[in-house]
Amino acid sequence: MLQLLRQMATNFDNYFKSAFTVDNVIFGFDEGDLKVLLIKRGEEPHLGEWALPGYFVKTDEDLDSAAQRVLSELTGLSKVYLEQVHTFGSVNRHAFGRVITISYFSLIKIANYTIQPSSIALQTQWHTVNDLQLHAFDHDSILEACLQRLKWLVKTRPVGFELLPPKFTLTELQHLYEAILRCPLDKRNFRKKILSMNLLVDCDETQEGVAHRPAKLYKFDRKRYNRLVEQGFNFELKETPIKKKVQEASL
Amino acid sequence: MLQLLRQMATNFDNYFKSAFTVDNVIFGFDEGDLKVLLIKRGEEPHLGEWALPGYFVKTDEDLDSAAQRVLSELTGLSKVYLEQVHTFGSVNRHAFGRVITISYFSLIKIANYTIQPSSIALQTQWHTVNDLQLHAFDHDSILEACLQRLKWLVKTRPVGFELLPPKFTLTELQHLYEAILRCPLDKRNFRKKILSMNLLVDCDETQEGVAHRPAKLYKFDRKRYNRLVEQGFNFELKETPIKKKVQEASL
DNA sequence: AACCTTAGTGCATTTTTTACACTAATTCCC
DNA sequence: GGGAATTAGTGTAAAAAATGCACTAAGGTT
Repeated sequence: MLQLLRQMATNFDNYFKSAFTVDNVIFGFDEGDLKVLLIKRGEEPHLGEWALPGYFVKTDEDLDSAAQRVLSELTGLSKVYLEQVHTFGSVNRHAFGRVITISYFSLIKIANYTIQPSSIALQTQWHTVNDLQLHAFDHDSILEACLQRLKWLVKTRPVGFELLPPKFTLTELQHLYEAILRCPLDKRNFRKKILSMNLLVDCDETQEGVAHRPAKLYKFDRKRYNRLVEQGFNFELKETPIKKKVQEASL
Repeated sequence: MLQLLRQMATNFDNYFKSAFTVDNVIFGFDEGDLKVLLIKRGEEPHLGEWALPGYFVKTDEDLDSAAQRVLSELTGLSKVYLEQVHTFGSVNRHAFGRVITISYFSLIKIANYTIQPSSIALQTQWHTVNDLQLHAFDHDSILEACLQRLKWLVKTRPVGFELLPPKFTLTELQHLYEAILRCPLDKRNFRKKILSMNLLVDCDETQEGVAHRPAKLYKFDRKRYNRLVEQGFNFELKETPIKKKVQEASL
């Protein structure tokens, strides 16, 4: 009997030999491109390779806190959009032992960001998402999952604004959507749709320092959004790419 | 120098003292109600309480495999819809130490299910989701997250059929949607919408043994769905509850 | 034969989506 | 200072989709 109990305890003990990390996909938007913040790893495994910023979750730390910690260490930012996406746990994904990773993505305004010296990184840099390939761990799958999630999110929640400066033009907003959804949108229809939601406030200001007609600046009215949501409002922006005229094949 | 390296190794070792489990929210549909399969726990902690079926992930086992294993042990089923939802990892969620759990949900046809004697359960039983409260661990949050996910999924992917027998009536399908979305739907509009997608095939059979006009039986045509998806088809079923006429308040 | 129960169906109205091209405002350059 | 370059900003008609709504049909039961 005693032996049985001891055996049980031992059985459980065997499970307590794993670790977990968080990995962050930090999105930014600049010059019309969707970017992601990568580090050049300062530790084995994959020392010196470009990878997603991440680290072990401490034993007395919640998962969300760990993700927040990695984000703050790297960017100095704290109040940003941060959301768990998916957990990756193939048996052999990490050279040190059984390590699963919980992936998060966050949206930050690049302008607010200043490079922080970080213990985990030899170097930190924004990379254009387009055609980006990551070779460390399963970071390629993680990035892909986060991109898919962002694509979905941007269509169903007004989160695009997290990536733009507080005041922005409608064209900037459209370019942001085009970069994330990866398809061109019709200008008039896009404007009509987004303005009809009544979430944007005209700042009564215009762009400065541009070599063409300056655009009006708008800001996102979060309070109004929250009020509308209470009344059952549902943000929804469909992916309706401009249709290319297809030359009909003759029989 | 040697000391430093040793220290580093030790630091990492400290992280390798955690465990992780998978928890499954197994949905079924019967008699117009959405149900979830619960076990009466046969182990500490929470011995004897109703809880989500789950178990430790073995050291040589992928996460999805672990979820599949728990599901098969409990139901004997293997080819079912199974999807990861969210990972829960509050520091003190488990009495044995640091244990995070990766939650999955699956959709099964109750008719296919036969109770399997299971090592982890004193008892296994379907429970109506409505007003269900779970007290073990954070299973209440897990159930809630899975319900939300199911609600979303059912609107954007043709997964409802996973919960119904191969041949079903349109009314059964509508009841399924109403149970998941928790709102009544208009019969004519629902039928128009779902039939216009061309995903259902008329079996040329009718219900038997009902004390009223028998309904036609349909089945879901997965091949046709796959073909349509390749052509850019997007399953989408909105939540448009029947509007109740509101008596306008007089001034 | 009358009744009970659920199946099944159509149409008119409103709303939303789509497709599409020109004028307006500013800077830059000559 | 005038013209060129560049991007901002705007409307409408047609098509498609969503909405609201109530009666007839078919089979079983008594």
